[in-house]
Amino acid sequence: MQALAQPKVRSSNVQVLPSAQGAVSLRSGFDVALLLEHVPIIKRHVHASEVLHRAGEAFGGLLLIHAGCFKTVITAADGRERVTAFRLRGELLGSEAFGTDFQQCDAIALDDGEVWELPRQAMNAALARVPALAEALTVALATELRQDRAWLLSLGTHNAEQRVATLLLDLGQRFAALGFSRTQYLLRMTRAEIGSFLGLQLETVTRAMTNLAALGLICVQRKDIHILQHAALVRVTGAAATNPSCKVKSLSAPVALLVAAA
Amino acid sequence: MQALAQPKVRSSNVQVLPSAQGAVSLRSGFDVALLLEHVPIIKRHVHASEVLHRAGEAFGGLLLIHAGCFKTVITAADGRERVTAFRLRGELLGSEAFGTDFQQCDAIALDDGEVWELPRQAMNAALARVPALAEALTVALATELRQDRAWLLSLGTHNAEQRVATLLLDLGQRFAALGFSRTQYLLRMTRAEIGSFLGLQLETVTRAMTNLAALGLICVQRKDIHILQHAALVRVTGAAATNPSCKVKSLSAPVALLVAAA
DNA sequence: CGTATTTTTGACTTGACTCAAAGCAGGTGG
DNA sequence: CCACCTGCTTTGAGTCAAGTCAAAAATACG
Repeated sequence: MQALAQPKVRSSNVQVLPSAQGAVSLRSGFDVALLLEHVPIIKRHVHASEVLHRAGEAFGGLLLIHAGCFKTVITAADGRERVTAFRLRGELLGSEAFGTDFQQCDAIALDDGEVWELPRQAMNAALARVPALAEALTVALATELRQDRAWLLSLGTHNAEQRVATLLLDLGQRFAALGFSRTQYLLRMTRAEIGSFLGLQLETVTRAMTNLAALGLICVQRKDIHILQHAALVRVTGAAATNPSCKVKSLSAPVALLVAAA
Repeated sequence: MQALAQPKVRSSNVQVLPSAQGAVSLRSGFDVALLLEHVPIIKRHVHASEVLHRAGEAFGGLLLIHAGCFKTVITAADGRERVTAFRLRGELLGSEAFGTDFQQCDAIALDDGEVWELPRQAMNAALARVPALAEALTVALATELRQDRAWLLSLGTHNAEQRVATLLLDLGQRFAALGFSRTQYLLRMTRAEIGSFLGLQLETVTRAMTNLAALGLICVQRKDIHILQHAALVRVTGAAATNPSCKVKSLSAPVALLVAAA
């Protein structure tokens, strides 16, 4: 991904933060060094809004993100669609296609970036030859499952403000793991894309952000996000309950109370 | 699972329909014959409402469902909880725990049933020794990912009636794959559990079913479900694709042999 | 510099939630 | 065999969070 502090990306060469230059802790848990040993990767630069693949196309292999921010989208036959994930450096694209011959979602760059293609045949051969690699893939898939289900819980039990807060915290945490700031970053996606991911309308996303900002928890200026009160924002998402029997179904007023209790 | 036509299960021995006696296509795509060759399974009978494991407990290995119906539930620190899946014969429990030492969800039997435990150490050894087994596991995990995301799409774009219709069709399809009726079955779960899974309140589930019944699409009497107009019910879920450019959703997982051991 | 896109805000509507209560089956114990 | 729990389901009435529609404001882009 490009330098996060720059509001506008102009250079076409991909830039990697020093802290991420050597060993990268991949969110997917995938061991890149091992991978590079056994699979001939194909590096591919992509520009913002470029489509890496669409659902239904031949599945040519996993993509390991080396730089940039991506969204994955699934579309129903009748046109309903939903963003299923936002993906950053170190994460995989296409893992849900294993066991089929076709891509299962659209993958679209939100940023200029770079992906490392792991050709299907070579990858399969390596997986059969190197058990540690197969296990790493298994772990990566299980991690994706856990993340999906954590979101399922949030989407089913949180209101709009809480969902937005959860996403902002999640992005911050993932940026932090890559050596960027946890509390200040630029959103790569539009309000509509956030809404699609969170199961909300774009206007609701805007209003939720406005409310969180009014509470002094964050500062939002279009794509620029500052998390001002991290702990309080975490509290909004309902973590750390003092009373374990309370159901967190709060709107603005209860959220404000939580903040006041800081 | 017990004989579906019987409203009440009394015998304690697990009964398998003749059509499921020989070859069973596992929804997980998992190759059981291969598994049995390399992993010493432990068969375990369970009774309705029995807890197989809870989140946070030591992860002792996968469970392969041989009979019965199960729910998996995740719980947040503040008590929010959600049913993440309903699982039937041939499906796995615990796959999302790979790469961790702990169970990631509660697994609870909704039925009397039987699970086949695949001890962790033996399973890992077998995965390292038999590449085909590791691949089968990868495919099973990828299949779970696709299913999760298909639900994500439904939950994010469908109203209450459509979600309920989708679940009823999904259960019918899975029962049919096991040799049972696609259009008549008994729900093993309560309205509250359905609601938790679909992101709805239990009253909303009831009302949605009442509405679908009023349209003549289904007949509901408490747990007894009859799908009267299958095609129309499918249409309710929004699948009507007039445009032939519809995308390939998913391929059926490779057929796996299940040797019904004595 | 003009056009397109994205974001924000306001006014209104609505589908699902909440609260409440009644009906129904199953199981238990007398 | 019946009375009585208990848990599950259904239905109704009122409320509210988020959706919808509309328009203006801010920014991006060719």
